[in-house]
Amino acid sequence: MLELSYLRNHTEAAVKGLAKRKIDAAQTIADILKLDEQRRENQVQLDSVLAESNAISKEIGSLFKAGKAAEANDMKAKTAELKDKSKELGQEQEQLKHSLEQLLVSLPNVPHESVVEGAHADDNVEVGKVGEIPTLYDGAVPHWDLTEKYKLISFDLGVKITGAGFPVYTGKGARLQRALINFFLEENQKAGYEEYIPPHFVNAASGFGTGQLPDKEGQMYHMTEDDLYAIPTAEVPITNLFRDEILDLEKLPIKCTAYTPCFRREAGSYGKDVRGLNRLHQFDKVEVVNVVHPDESYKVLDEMVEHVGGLLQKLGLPYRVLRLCGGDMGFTSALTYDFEVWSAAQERWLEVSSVSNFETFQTNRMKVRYRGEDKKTHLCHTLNGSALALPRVMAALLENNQTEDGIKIPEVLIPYTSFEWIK
RNA sequence: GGAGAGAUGGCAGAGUGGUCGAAUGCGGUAGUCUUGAAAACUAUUGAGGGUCACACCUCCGGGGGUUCGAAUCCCUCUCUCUCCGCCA
Repeated sequence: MLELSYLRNHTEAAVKGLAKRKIDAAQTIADILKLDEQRRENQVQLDSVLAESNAISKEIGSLFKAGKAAEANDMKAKTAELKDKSKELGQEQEQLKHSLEQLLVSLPNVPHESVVEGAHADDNVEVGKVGEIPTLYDGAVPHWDLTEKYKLISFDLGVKITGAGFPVYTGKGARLQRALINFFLEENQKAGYEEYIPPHFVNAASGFGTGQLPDKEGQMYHMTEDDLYAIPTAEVPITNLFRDEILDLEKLPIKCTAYTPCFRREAGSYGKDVRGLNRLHQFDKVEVVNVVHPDESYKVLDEMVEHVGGLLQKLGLPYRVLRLCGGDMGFTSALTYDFEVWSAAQERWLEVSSVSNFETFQTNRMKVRYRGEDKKTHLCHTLNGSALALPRVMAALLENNQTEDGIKIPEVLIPYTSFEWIK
């Protein structure tokens, strides 16, 4: 949620920025500012009525105490009118607040100045490319054939017990998955992140806090009986740990990492894009979340990009980094870098990480604040990134490392898998 | 699942209709003292709206009600705790 003060003081910049998302927000922002003005006007009126009625009540109290019951009763009559008035103004106030909130919540974050205008993924800017594109031997096949050949993952069993998009990992497939999770968690810890194991279901307030609600209502699994949502990413429970907190300056930056399964309904779209591990309803991901001082957030974003790149380099996966254009960025983000690994048998890039700075967009909803040098409270900035999402890393790993003799496990993973080959 | 108790500021914990945004203690901050630290003492210390700044307004789990007036009374929801049952 954008800050009202920002929209008030930087109206032009907000409209210009949102245009990069191909959104014409001029009217909405104008409406917001008008509603805000009306709201404040209304509040001034309401406050003065309340102040008057408070004063009368106090007077009645002291009249009773002084034994002047008759006079006190006379004054009671005066309050009736004020009461009606304050009720009316109060309702108006609620109405205005509600309308204002609805409009505010409908606006996505304003992109950072470095973000280019664009509507589609084609407009994303490649900012880096690392690693050699491997050439595979003649009999090389996509990962969905490899997982079957070596009995690593059963998509059929998943369909049987749950449905499409819920794979079952078996044998060395399961062990490789677990090894990757441990590898990522260890690396994140070395980079200063503290590990958490959060709940996998959250309440609606948490869904709202990080911006999944109301924007992406239909994309989450919702348990209506208990009104809980299956988390689409660890970002949701982890960031919400700090909801409604005022943090001491010296506590910042807060760096968290967590492994969780992620649940996404992802309705629509079939075919090769979603084949095998490419897109799932349940998948594993290790996430990193940062809660930082506003002055630090872009420095921290760069560090995160560096860190995620390092993970891929250690795994020996060729990747490229994209700075997303306005239209391809998530609703809540001000600047996002996507990491894509090269899937050698599918011969395509697969997104394995998305690293974003949300600035105050989430903290304004969640009221995550710090106490500044000035002793006042200010909104923190939040950032998060995948480090990393498992399925597509697994897909690329299997495909890129396949040989006639089997699949070679990268050096760095062997301490975690305790096997060197999948044969 | 059954029965009972409770939800107050960073924490603990008073407050049962007006003088309560809320005693007291702890914690935090600033100062005095000290070579420095500790201790002691003094002052200060909730959040939000509003204002140039004051004033003023709102908030004692959420929502609704009674009343001139509610942290305090009533209704309702949510959550927590204790005991019993069940259970990895």
